[in-house]
Amino acid sequence: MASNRDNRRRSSQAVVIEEVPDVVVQRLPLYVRVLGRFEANNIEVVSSEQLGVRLSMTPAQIRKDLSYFGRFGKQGRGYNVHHLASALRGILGLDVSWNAAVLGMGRLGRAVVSYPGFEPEGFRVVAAFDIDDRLAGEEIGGLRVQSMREIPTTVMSRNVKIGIVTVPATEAQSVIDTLVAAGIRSILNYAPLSPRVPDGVKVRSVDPVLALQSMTYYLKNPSAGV
Amino acid sequence: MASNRDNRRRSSQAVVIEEVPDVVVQRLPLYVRVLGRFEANNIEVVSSEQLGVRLSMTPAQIRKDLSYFGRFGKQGRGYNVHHLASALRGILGLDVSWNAAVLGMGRLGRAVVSYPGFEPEGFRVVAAFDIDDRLAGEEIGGLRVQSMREIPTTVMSRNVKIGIVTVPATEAQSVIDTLVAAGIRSILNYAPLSPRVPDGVKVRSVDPVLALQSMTYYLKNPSAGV
DNA sequence: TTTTGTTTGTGATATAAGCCACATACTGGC
DNA sequence: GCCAGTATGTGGCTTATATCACAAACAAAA
Repeated sequence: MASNRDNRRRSSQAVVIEEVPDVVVQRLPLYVRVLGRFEANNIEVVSSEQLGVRLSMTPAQIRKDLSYFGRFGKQGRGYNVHHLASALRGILGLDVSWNAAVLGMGRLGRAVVSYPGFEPEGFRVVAAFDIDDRLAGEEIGGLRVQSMREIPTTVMSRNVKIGIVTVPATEAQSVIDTLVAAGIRSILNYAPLSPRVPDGVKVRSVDPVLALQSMTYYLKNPSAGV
Repeated sequence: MASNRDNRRRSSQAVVIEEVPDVVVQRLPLYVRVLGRFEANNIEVVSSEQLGVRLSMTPAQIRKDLSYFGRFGKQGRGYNVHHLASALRGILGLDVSWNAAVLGMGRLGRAVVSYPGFEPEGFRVVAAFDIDDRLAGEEIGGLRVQSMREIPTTVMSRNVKIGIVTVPATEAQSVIDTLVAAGIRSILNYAPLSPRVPDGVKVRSVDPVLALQSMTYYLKNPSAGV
């Protein structure tokens, strides 16, 4: 908490950003996605209004979000779809490919390995691990399953930057600790728990059960929530 | 926006809550989950401090959240694990079973139908639909696949309260419109888009790609984000 | 050119969420 | 029964997020 507090838009060399809230960062991929749709439809220009309609959010919020990173629009006209999309892809690092490892080769891990939605977005699963050493050596989805002991070396040798955790909840924390120790700073967590990680490590959890469990509140209590 | 603004803790008959923020509702299942762990370990009492450690959040936030719904703790002692867990399950409607329909019987839909994580939490998949009428009649995971045209009647007859959308993004909005028209007010969306729904309908999206795409920002820009 | 109609980018403001800190209440030991 | 220790519940404050609203900038038509 006593680190680089004094960030300001200063040098024009390196792009030093003035403290972008994580909520904003989380919305950027949404913008990239709808812009992609507009691109596919050969639409050249969009307004924040139009984007807002597609995303069910206010135009002001979209403009504010974008303003953290620069000035991409033209007054009276809007945003050039392709230009804005490329800019955001660059900012997010989506103009390059990222290597990921899947941890846990059960039902869920296998599904993730063979899920066709990651590759086209630039996420490549390049390693598969399981706790059960009897699985080691087996081939799943074109990958040789490895022992968890090999995590540190494989993370290095295959340039793994992202860990996708699909082990049972009981194992998840220790697997995550191992990943963090191996230098991983981005974790996509499918296990039903809230892992503890040190500062500087990002975890995003995918948890359909939690999503359902919070919606039943409104089913039970229809007066609440608009 | 001009509806029941005037909610107050008033009658002691029906439990009318004083406007609980959705963020709070979304955290309740987390509490239920860790309480379940404590229950399983035969721990009888926990403090907000202990819960906070497990969930990486401040004790104050947990206490504030709970205070929206009542007073569950004892000063100087903490919360009775079982009592609090039951109370929260009741509030969330997790003490009863909920019927869901899966829409879209592709790769993802099949995975969802046979996913073993819903049933133990009280979510039962009781219907399966697909756009492709050639699939209709086939049996997948013990369910007869139905045509989307049958949605309204089946939603009624099987008491379906939740729609789980696993169709491609291009079809998702129209499927969701159909669900809403059939009276569904809770939707778990796996399609990569932000669906438009009327007030009173809750959508929660499961979107691992978005999660990854926002994390690469921090990989590319390690100075940012703590 | 000038005018009219748009739409951005952003200070200022409003709303929401999170946290602090303490009075209050309960437990257990003596 | 009293005292020491502990943890809740919550009013008030701080911080974060969202929205407003308007000057500045551009396009297109006249």
